[in-house]
Amino acid sequence: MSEQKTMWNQSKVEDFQDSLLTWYDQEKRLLPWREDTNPYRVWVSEIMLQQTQVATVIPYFYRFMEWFPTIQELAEAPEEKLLKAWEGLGYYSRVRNMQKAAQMMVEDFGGQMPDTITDIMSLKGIGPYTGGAIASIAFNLAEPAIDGNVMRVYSRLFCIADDIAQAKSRKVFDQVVRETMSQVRPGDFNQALMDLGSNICNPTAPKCDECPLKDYCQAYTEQRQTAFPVKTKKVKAVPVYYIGLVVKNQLGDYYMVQRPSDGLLANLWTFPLVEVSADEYAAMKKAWQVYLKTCQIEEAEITKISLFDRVAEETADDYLLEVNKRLIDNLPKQADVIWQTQPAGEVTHLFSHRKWHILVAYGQSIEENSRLFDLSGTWIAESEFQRYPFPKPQEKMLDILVKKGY
DNA sequence: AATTCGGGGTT
DNA sequence: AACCCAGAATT
Repeated sequence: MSEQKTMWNQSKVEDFQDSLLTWYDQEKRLLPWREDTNPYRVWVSEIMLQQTQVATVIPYFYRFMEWFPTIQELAEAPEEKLLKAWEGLGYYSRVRNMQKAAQMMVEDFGGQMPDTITDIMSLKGIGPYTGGAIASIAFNLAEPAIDGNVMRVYSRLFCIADDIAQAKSRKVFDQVVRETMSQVRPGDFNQALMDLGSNICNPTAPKCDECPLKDYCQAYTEQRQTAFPVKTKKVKAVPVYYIGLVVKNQLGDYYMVQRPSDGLLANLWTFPLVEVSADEYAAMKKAWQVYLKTCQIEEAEITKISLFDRVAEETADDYLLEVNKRLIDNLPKQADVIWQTQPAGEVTHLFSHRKWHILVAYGQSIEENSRLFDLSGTWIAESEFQRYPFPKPQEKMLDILVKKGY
């Protein structure tokens, strides 16, 4: 779109910086990673804060620093402990990349965070934003740290109409921020922009009357605050349908599998998930809803667990009403597992690009130890859950069982 | 340049 | 529901 020049003289730039920094000195949020500028703490906080709200990060930050007090200990940590530290935070490759970066620091940088922007940016998982944040906050280098907040603030300050969803727009903002940022207190300047973007210059209802930069803001002057930033919208999440296979054995252990080392929720643990078509899923859910409705009319006659083999052979009409035939047909056949004839519940979970729908099937295994459904899973006792990293959909499936009293 | 990576909060 | 968030790696 447009090449943006600030057209501010040196005096105006300095006044602008003073206004922002003075406001920051008075209003800055007290956050655990702001107690000092230790590069390790700054790094951990910045990785956690990628696409993640401050309030969410705080407890994770404390626990992470407790579990991995030094770069060396992070470099040597077992993966399951890493993932457990990240459980529920999302974007799990962040913590895997952090460990790789920690190992790079041990090997190439004396076990320390390097102190030049080039070396910092060479580390796994550290891109332009995070590199600039670490360089400026931990080492007082005059590097911009351009995230969604900063692009929103600057798009309003200078009425920059470039689409912030486009990668090429980043360099437009990079140039303007470099021209206007404090060379004396770059770390505080960058953090001030973040606090401003979070507390004042927010997306939908900016509090311009409280803003220390309103005298410098072109959008405010023109009363076009909500016209910025310009951002094209995202594509809708693609639906995916599963049956969740929840099997408990005589000891009360659950059968779980570890997800593949690549892709979504890599290496995390869940109940086995069997993908089904949208049509199959709709049929199973429909039969279930009809059943629930019927049960209410008949005052909640609970369907008992039935042997799979027996269910499959059953043909009597009054029995079929209780049996979700499509569900049973889609369940793996194994002689020592008996299944509930209706789903135990439904879980939905929205990711950035996928929407999972899971019908939860509940079964019991007669054998205490056996390999189920030709999957390389593991029987896990509830007392061992703290050792395994679970994603949110897994938590939701477990919640259903707990509420049902299974 | 577009897609793939989670999950929670706000409106 | 749609949108946002202290984004980076991969394709």
